Amino acid sequence: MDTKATKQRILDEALTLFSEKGYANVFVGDIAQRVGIKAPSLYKHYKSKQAIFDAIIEEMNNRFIAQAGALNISGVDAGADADVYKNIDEDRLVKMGISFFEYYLHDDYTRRFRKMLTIEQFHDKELAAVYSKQYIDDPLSYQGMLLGLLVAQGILATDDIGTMTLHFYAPIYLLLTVCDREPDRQEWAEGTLEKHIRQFNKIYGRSVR
Amino acid sequence: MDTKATKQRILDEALTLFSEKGYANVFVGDIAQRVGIKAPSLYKHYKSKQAIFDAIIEEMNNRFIAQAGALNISGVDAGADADVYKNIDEDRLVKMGISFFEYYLHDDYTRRFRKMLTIEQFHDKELAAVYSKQYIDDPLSYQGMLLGLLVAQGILATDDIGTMTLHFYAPIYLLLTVCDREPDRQEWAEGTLEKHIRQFNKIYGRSVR
DNA sequence: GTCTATAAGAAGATAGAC
DNA sequence: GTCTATCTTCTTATAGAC
Repeated sequence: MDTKATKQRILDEALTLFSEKGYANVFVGDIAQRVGIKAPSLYKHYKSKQAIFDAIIEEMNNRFIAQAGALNISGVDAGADADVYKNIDEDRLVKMGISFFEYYLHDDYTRRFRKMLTIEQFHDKELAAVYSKQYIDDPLSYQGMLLGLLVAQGILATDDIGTMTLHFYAPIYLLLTVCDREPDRQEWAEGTLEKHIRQFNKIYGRSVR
Repeated sequence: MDTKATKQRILDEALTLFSEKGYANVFVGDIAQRVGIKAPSLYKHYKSKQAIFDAIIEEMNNRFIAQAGALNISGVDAGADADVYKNIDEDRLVKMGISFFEYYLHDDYTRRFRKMLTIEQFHDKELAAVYSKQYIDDPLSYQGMLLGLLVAQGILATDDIGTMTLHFYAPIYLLLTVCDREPDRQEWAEGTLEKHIRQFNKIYGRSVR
């Protein structure tokens, strides 16, 4: 097995363990065992347990940047994306909400990273900031941009896009945290989600003030 | 210092530490130091570190039960509370949402316990269930009952009280988690909360289907 | 790069004096 | 009930052979 693959597998297995038990409850030996090597060998790839954690954070940061690029949130040039959403209608909005939820729920790397951050968010301010950016502020900002386009097209109506976006995203966020904690409730969450989005459409599909 | 007071102080200091660092990162010596005794003395009060954690969970359970009693969710007899909310109006609903938020945010014991559970929620199914019950299902159930009364009085209108309640509570929940993580954003959260509830009133104060 | 052996230090918990 | 001293075990990390 070549170096690069082992180095990546260490990150992968460490993330799995960190996301289930938290950093302090995972021992270097546990990670090594899952990779199929002994603990001391692991130190040829990373100089410490903390370095493994830091590498995970850095890798996720790179993925976030790549993802943002793919979603075209590259700049302040939100208007440039207008064409993409020109033909959106209510059914598409429902699909958008559901697919956003499903992606966040089922993408394994994303899910494990989110659970790890949930456990470690109070450890220091930097991790707290990463959590809020990824799971609160960026989703609100991005979805606010999309919903804003629907308002501009007269599909939705409101005089406060920020609050409307909160009404759209907060239930999604709540249901996501439930599924992370209790996977058995996924079916319940999906049903609840769909009812939420349909009611959201009903509400904001009419003129509000 | 008498036994009872010391025993209680151990729980209190342990909860503070667990809520900041998580169970695994808190050492018995840390707890003892804050109580003002040495680690071995602590074992006269609790037989292990785990026993301290369990005692915290049990104490909070008792508080929850007492609180539920105070809030009159004792039985299925929701209608009996109708009189209390007979004169509720929109302004009172706003106040209710804000005061609910402020209570959950500022009550020190509640806040520390919630943060501890946030860190430990993935440790086992029992803790996951406690979290979901306390911060998801019970609030939705209780607030659903209250909002249902407002619907019955014609103050609010909807054909899906469950989803309406989710629209009311999910933003409160999201803002609460932000404040737990980043206390500096409390002012932002309070402003966002008020805008949320006022818009909620505007939306559901009209007939929705 | 992987191994075995081992150092170095924590951390939970107990023994027994006061 | 509190202390000091100590035990035991676990965990990170290094040394050095292959």
